[in-house]
Amino acid sequence: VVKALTSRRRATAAARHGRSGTPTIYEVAKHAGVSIATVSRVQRRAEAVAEPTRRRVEQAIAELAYRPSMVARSLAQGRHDAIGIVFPDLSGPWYSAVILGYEEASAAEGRSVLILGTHGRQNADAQVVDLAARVDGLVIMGQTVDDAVVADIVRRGIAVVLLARPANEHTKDVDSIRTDGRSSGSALVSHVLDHGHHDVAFVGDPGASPDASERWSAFKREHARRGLRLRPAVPSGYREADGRRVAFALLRGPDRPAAVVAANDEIAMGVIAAARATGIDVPRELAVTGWDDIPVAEHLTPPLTTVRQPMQELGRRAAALLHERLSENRTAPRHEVLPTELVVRASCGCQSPTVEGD
Amino acid sequence: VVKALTSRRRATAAARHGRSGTPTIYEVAKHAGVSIATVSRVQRRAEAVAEPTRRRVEQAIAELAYRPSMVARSLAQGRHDAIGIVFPDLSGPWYSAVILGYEEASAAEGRSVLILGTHGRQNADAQVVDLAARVDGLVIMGQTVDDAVVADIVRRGIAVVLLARPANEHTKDVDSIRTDGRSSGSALVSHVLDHGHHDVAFVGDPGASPDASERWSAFKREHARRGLRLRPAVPSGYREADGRRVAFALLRGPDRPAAVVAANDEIAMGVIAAARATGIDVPRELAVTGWDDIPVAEHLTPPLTTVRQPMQELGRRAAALLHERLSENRTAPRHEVLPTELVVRASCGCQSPTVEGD
DNA sequence: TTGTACGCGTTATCAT
DNA sequence: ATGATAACGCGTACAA
Repeated sequence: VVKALTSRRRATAAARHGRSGTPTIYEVAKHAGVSIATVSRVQRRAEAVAEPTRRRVEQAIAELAYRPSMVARSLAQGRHDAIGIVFPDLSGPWYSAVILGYEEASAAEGRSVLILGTHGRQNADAQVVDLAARVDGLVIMGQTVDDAVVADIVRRGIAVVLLARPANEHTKDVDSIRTDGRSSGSALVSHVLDHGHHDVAFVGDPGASPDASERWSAFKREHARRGLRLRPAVPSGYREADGRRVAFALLRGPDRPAAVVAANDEIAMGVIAAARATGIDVPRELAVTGWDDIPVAEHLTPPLTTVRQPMQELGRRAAALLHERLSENRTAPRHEVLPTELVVRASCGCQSPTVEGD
Repeated sequence: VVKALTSRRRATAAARHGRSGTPTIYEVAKHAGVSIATVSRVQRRAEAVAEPTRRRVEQAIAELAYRPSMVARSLAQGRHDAIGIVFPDLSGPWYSAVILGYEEASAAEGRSVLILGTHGRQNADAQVVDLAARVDGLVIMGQTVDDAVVADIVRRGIAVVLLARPANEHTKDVDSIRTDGRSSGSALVSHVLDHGHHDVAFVGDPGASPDASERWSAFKREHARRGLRLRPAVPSGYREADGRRVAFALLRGPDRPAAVVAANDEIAMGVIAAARATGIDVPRELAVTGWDDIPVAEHLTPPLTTVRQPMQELGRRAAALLHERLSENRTAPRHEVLPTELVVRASCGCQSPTVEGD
């Protein structure tokens, strides 16, 4: 009775797909005159199969244009061979570079990549949890979701890497990767002050992100070290338009600074645009620096002095951390920190561009 | 006997997952004192369930932190609720913008997005076929794979949209989307010639892509229309470094042109950089135009005159075409063409920036 | 309204 | 070396 039931079940499956759609392993087996186990073995090139049998099966696979169902395989194996990445916004050049590095490294390891932009949506948490149900591992960038969601995903056994997100007590057991901008940040601010500018404004919102906060700290630190008067930070969004708007007010105001240290390159672009529109020469009348070294930076006029972030490398290393967890069964949390470097171009007042390591 | 077998099967499944890992629908059912069918109904908010029962199940789901397995669901339903996109290279700003639009529109429809960059790899075909086994639909950009692969994927019942890829007899039944650069291209070349430049060079490789070919055609067409001497195209890769290298030779050569129409913005950037390094003023001594209107274009010095591609919109519309096939059961092939527009800035010699529609 | 049991297409274990 | 079949976790006819 049992045998009869089972073979009837299988028969229907094979028959159904024999007619329409893509062929299943049952069809290939029938076509080659073997069992599905043998087809599976041949298909996975794994176990020992006699040469003549293998050839028969391979021919059947070719004739039927058989492709195994990744879904069925995933269900049987309990894994996806896919990993994901969550970012707040793809429109910035920063994130695309990270994703590129991530995709490249992941594809090389044979893993598919799923992307999800939260775009500051309200249901971002639900979307991220959904994504987590489709992957073996996940990179979460910045402040896209909160710690509770991260913890939930980790509890489900999904490998997680936090990227450019500050560690705290809730996430200290989760892998993380970030850059260290302190040393380069000090170098940048120092460099600006070395130009003799003693009235420098920081444009950006220190409270907006850990990165911005770190940059503002470097700014404060160097001022304190030299005993210089510290101007309060000039709040600004992180986009070019924000920087431009804020800079117009700043440059036309009563207390125009001699230099601007912007929290990122896009803000710096806005400052330069505002200066030009106001008839202020950069860098002669106003030195400007940025942060990140996005691709545009070197093509601006003047070319932007900034701090370079290894964006593609961040993505690549994040993929590598995931790979270690998934394929090499690492369990101890790792926290990687990548160095940044000061890139001196002309917007600070220098003539000849040079690059200094971090 | 049959009943005994079945319940034993189910019991093992539930028991195994009762101990470790994530809970299954069986556990939730047991916890709530209902059958898995009821849990499934509640979970999908679809069919009618008595209110008290629903509450019990929802509580069980919450207590166990149950999340349905997307893989099992996919296998049972025969679909993925995921779509993919294949691009040659993410490093260009062009592709990231398209992908952004695609991701945004897809996420809004509740579909996950898988990305695959072929990077000119040799095994790109295999990777694309692999990706196709994980999605319901797929956008294929440019010349990433050849027609045979596309046909194979379509035959498997995967919805395909070709993006920025010329149609031919093999792919005429496949959805496609592209931009029409003819009219804007003519307008661009016309504009340059109207500036009085009668010795204009086209920098780019017409054979490299359909886009480049279309652009070169516009160049030829306008020259023919005015009966002007046509310079042969100056071959160049599509990257900034390529344009710069080629431009150095061109500008130092014996037959320096009065203007350069570059096949894309990145090449144009290279040309401008080379001109500056050679001491040639742009646009006074050399007019330069680009193509695509990448984000940098307006920030160059001088701001670049170019043809704007609706890149995000391309991605959004591609997602919409897929959605029509998958959710609205459209079967007739659609071929969409999006307009481009001439963007006049200063690099052509104009003073005040304006925008003309296509 | 709720429950039973089959089916989805693989992989993997255990016989043979 | 090969075959039979349990198991993966869900959706859903069909029955009750």
